[in-house]
Amino acid sequence: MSSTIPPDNITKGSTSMEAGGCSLNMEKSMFSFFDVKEVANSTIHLHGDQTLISETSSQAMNDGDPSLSNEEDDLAEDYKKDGRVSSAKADMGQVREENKKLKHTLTRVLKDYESLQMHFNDFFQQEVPKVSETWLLIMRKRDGPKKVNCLISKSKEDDGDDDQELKLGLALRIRPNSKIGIKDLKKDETTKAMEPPVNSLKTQRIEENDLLDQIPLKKARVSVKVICDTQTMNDGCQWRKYGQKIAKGNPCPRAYYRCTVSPSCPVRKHVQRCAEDRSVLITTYEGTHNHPLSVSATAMASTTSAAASMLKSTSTSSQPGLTTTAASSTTTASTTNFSNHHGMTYNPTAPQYPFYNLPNTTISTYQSHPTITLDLTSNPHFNRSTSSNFAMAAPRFSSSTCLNFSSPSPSSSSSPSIESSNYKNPIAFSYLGRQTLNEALYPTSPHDSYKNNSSSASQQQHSAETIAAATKALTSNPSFRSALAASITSLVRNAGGGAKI
DNA sequence: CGATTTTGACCAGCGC
DNA sequence: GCGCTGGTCAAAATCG
Repeated sequence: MSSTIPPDNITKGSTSMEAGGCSLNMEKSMFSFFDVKEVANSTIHLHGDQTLISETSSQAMNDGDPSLSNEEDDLAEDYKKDGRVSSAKADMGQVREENKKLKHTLTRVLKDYESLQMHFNDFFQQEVPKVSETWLLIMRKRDGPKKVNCLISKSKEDDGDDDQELKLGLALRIRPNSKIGIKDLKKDETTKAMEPPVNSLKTQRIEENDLLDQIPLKKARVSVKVICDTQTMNDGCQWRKYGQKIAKGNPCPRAYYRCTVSPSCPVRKHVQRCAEDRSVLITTYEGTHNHPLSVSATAMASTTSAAASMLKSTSTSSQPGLTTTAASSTTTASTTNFSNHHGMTYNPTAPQYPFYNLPNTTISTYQSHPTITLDLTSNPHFNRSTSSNFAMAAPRFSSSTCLNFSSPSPSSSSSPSIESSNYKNPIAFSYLGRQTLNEALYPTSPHDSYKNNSSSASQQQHSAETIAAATKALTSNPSFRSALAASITSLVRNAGGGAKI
């Protein structure tokens, strides 16, 4: 009497695909409950999601009624007689066709996705290698023995790196006769940035401007100023404190950290509170990571790297948007910028480096180190009232996250160490606190509106403008795009391994 | 018990 | 050469 159709006869297996955070889960067993025994007097609907639903259950309707049970038998007989079974089978055939179409669509989507990824990689390789192959910064001391090529680049050795995680940051190239080079070379043994031909370097970089001509040659540094309550800001990397000093002119101690992701990693940072405003934390990065970075750390490294690239620009060309004060060796990227209606400044002369658009970005020399400072502490409201320039907002960072380019973490650690979740969920960048990129793009999305209950409308608008500006700055940055590429690549790898987001 | 932080000592660069 | 300063080392202390 019963003629059960095994699910496998209808649809074989299930399909699951992930692409860019979008999960198409087709695991629903489409017809598993389809049992002819149970379909008496049922109608079958083919829904948009290709799930067949038995609308009524004869069993449920007929409970406790023998006469109905007899009717059921009759109906079942009718099924056979009327050829309804074959009709149902025909329906199933139709659904099978639909299933095929779906699979075809899925294949097409996958192909499109791969094609997009290839396009992205091509684009990324066209953009970033300009940084990689053109050694970004050469600072030479005029007629001195210490000729140092200071490089800010994605190291060439990464090109063959299968895992495609990026190693970005600042690097130092030292000529053999460099006095300071010998020592630093020992320390940077693992930083095997390839040295470009000297001749090409000379032709490329023979015309440095006066400022950097006068800079004795040490590693470039990137300073980030943020308002932060904690000892350090969480930048996605793992650090170990190795020293502390009271620096001259600042009663606040300066803490020295080294990267501990790899024992041989030469990257250092030091953290110090601003003497004038102790809520302001100044973090200075130096060196190049010689190991794969988590996406979150890559984003941070990319950001500092992009900022450091400004040094290249100031050394290789005269930037009308930059002013130089020779006495202080300080350059401020704000002079000729103008604002658009979003409050974002644009410097038409420096489209490739969005940090030019941040007026509170300065280039200076400190202890003979060329240093670029990203000042993220300014309040745009104040700035707008006093000038047309735009500055990035200065949210007071929470105790757990200060400048976090990583995914939001549920934990609330004050440790400088990266939370493990940052490695596990690399898709969502957050910028300026815990805000994800998605939230940045849709700052008033309903799901997080509860967060903003206490915020005024103007604050929200300001926040949206700020985030839009920051997002624009980030997304127009080749380094950011490289980080994004790493994210996507990582996702694709995960998808290949069957991992789910 | 290993990892991390603290802290005084030490070293190198620089100006005088 | 000397003193000052920034930066690093390394042993001891502390933490988890």
